[in-house]
Amino acid sequence: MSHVVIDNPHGLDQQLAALDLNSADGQGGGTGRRYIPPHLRNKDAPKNAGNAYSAGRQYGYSVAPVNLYSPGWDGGRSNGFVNGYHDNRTNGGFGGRGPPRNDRGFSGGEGNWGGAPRDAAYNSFGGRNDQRSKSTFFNERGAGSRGRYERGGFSSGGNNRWSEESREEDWSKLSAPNERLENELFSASNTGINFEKYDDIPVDATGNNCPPHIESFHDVDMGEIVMKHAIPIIKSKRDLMACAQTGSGKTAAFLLPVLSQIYQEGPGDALQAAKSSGQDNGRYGRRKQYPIALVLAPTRELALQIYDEGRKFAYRSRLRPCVVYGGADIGQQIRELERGCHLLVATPGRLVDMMERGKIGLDYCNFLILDEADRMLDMGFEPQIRRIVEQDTMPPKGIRQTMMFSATFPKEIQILARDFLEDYIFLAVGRVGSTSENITQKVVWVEDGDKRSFLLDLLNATVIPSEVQENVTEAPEKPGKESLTLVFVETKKGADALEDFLYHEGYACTSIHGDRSQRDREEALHQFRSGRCPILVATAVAARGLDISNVKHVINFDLPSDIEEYVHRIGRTGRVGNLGLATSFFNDKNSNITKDLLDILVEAKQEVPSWLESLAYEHQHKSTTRGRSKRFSGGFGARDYRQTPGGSANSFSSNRGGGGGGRSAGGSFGGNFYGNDGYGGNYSHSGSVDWWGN
DNA sequence: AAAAAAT
Repeated sequence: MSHVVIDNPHGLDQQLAALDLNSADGQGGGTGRRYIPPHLRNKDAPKNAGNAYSAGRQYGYSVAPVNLYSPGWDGGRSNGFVNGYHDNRTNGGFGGRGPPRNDRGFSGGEGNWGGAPRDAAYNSFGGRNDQRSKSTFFNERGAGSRGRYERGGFSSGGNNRWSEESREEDWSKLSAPNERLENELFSASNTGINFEKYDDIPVDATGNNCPPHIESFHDVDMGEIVMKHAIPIIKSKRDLMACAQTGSGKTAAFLLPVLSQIYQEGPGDALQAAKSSGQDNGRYGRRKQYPIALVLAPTRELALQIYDEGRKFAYRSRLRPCVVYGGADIGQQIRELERGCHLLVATPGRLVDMMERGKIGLDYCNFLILDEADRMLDMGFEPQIRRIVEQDTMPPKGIRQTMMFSATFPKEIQILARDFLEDYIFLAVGRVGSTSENITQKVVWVEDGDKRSFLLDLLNATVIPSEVQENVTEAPEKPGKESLTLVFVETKKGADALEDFLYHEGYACTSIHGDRSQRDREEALHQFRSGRCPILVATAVAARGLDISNVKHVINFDLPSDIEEYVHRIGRTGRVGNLGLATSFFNDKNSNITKDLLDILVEAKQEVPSWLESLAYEHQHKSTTRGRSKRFSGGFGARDYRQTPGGSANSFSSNRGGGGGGRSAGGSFGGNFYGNDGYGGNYSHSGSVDWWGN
């Protein structure tokens, strides 16, 4: 089913477009011809993947195979996953040409990796074996391989020599194309970037000798702001702390320059280390892998997403991306690692596990990326992260290149940045902690008992109520393949229940939460992404980082108690410059978020319901007069604020009267979607708001 | 009376 015929290999074009970067920053060679985006090309040019590739080749790029993946993938992920795990079986590894790759990876002197005689220069660890203690190894390596402690320097002397001896080791060379894999990798992609928006977004880059940002992508449709700024910084081998809220194309922003450096410099000592490891142990199944770049991510799905992106950027290169995370068979992941691992994407827990099992060594990890760093700290990963970065064999800061991405920049992140980064550039895209103006945010008053019927109305809505028309950029589109709707609930149980409900109401929907098996989680995401189930009911597991194109509407069926969580959730829409809509159901259970929500709305220049303003004022008033009891600061007197002056255009109270649940029939939406009928009656006052004190 | 993440 994933074998879809591609008539516009857009994703590949994106990758190729990225290659044009080099000319943009002055290093590009090639023919000097400008990359032509798909929509400006001759219509009669055959639009197949092969052609797209030759176009890229024609325009030349020196970044090397930034595309590329190893033509060893069998492209066999027919359903994405087999038995719930990635089916990344290789067929002869890198053997697009030359002899079939030795299935034992690096252990032989033949195959594409081999050919080069084993030289003392590459055996600086020669006497080492895995029996040796870590500390001994750590002490040795400085003397043993001088030169690898140049930033980004893969001990250039050795590397050059390697290249001289074997052209096969030139990582800047492309290997053969593979159409099937191209289709697999590049079939889905983002479209419809709203370029006009980019000029409005404030960007700040501060630090010593900050490299100038890229001025233009020559009109190609990949105008990610973060990329324009982050790529030159990373390519200049600078450490980076990037704060970017939503839709920022972060993954490409770090993968592209990091892989480009790896392609230019080759695998260096990491390759030799892996070979030694293989030789020392001899047997299949005992090799330790030494990734050159490591990406840490908070959730499994995000790790997987980054990995998938990595595969695209590794297309036709010798670089092999791998991913490890919990919930999946570790044996399978180990076998994948043993086939070679140069770019590793991981969740922290599983990576620590892998390190302790001796499957991964970070000794040659010259690039470290922490994605969604604030989220990882929130989730309590700091010990694991410090264990990985500081208490093992990873090169120290200043030697490795480190990039941190975070939506916010609170104290804990600042400390982490201080500890992990050296003389870093601080890049803020959009205002830190704010939301994108691409997203229209609506807050509606909906009692718990009315939420379901209100949701159905929302899903059926096709008209924009006149009183809010000027504020709504687009109507809530009906869920469909091109218009995905993401519904957030607060609890796993709630997710199950709501999915059931929607399913029985006849909606194609699915759900995701942390109690699902990893296989189910991935399958749900796949169904949603592909549009087969255009409605996804989710818990916080899907709130951060996931980049799903075509999410047009985010609905906070339950508002989170934490404003950061809110910001992340709505950030699932309005991505890459697209417009999006976020609707949140608010009632007295949410009074703890009132003030922060108000601030966010004001900051993003959104319409603020007057009742919310009053509520925030009262809440604040109460807090200051009665002291800050975070747990019980809300819940009393809220009713007054829902008695908004009837008919005010600013009133966003639900038009559902006291407990009445009758929804409008079959899409005949009452025309008062963001109704203002005022609050109609009784509500059950539950008193407290935030039981777990967040 | 929560979610997430190694087992």
